[in-house]
Amino acid sequence: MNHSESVTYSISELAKAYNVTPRAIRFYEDKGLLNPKREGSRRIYNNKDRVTLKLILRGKRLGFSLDECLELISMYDPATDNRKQLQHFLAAIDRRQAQLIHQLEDIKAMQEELTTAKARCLAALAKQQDTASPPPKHQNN
Amino acid sequence: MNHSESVTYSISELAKAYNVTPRAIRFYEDKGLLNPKREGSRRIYNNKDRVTLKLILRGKRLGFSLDECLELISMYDPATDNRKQLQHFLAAIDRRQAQLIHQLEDIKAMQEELTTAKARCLAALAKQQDTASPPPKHQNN
DNA sequence: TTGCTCCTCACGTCACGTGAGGTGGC
DNA sequence: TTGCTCCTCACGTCACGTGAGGTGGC
Repeated sequence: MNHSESVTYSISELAKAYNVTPRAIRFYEDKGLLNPKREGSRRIYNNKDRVTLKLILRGKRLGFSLDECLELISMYDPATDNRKQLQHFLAAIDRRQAQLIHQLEDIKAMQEELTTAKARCLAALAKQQDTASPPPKHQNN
Repeated sequence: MNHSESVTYSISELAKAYNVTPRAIRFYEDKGLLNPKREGSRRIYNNKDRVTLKLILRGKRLGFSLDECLELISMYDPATDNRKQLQHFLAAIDRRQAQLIHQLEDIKAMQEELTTAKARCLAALAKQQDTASPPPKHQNN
């Protein structure tokens, strides 16, 4: 019943698939987050390794450190169940959600300021138009 | 007409107000983002410095490097107008917005997985209940 | 032999954290 | 004198980037 048991990946295949560098993947291994098999010196990644990398990257996007990602990944291991880790994780999620709210507010504020900054910029450019180097004939935006 | 000209802040006042460390503020100065006046060796920040710090922190939350924050801040200077910087800035905003969308998807995915992970965890705890140390009498959640 | 992918050091970078030791005014 | 806030080095940390030099199979 082990259908996709034999699916393997090289480090560069994985790197391309998830848009990270091989160096980053090796770094995660150094920190104990990944443990691929070897074929000589070459690293061979299976499907479980791939999912682990996915979780690492998701954790990073969520603002976790690699150490925190390690805890997070162990939570996906059915053998593990740890109340402390769960509490820690829940708290981290809450913090991150608060951060996201703040970031969204920042984006909004910047977009408004961007609009006026752009207008000022275009106005200034219009005044300089005559003395400057040849302007583009049609400028859409 | 210079109403709030004389409003000044110490480094720790500014640090507390924006929830950063004095060390971070000194670091921004090192990198040329801030230039407070001095009173002997003490740094004296005025209202413009405060706004600059605010912009630095906003830029950081938006995922810009300190070098990029420097460009960004110069855009708020009425003396500056630079088409290249504006283009750069608009592109950066676009990239960041795409990142935010990804982050929000991550948050959603994690929340769902969290729910099931929590259920598994609670189930496992229930099985261990008898052999473990005394459990809390009422556990809401 | 050339070209490709992979490997292991090992130093560099970015944004600070963290003492270590010293100064200045209530 | 003690206590507080401030200061300047300067080394440490985290998550990699970036060559430098070498191996292995089509």
